[in-house]
Amino acid sequence: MTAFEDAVAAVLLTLRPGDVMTYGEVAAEAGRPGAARAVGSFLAHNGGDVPWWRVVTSTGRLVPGHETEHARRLRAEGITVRRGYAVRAGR
DNA sequence: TATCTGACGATAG
DNA sequence: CCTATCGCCAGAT
Repeated sequence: MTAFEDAVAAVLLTLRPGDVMTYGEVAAEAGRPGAARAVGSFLAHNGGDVPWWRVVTSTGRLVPGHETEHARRLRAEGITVRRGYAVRAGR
């Protein structure tokens, strides 16, 4: 595990059921603003060890290619999903 | 060291 | 709303 990957995992583990963050936000919290793409790459290979479903794209879109599974998990935490978009509390 | 790749992001059309 | 581009980062070759 690289320091970056460890930091990303740590950030995701602080999320509570119902919370959602974008790839960019996670990258910034992990100390690497702009590394959103790297976050996605990390989750793609380590989604089994972290709550990846609490991460969406900057526009609120669900993970491309995993929309069905993603929507299922989000709804399980009370997060509203419409036409492939996660609706964050307050909007 | 050079290139390619990908669960990204912002902008323009 | 969708595609095309360009910029960005970390990892793999």
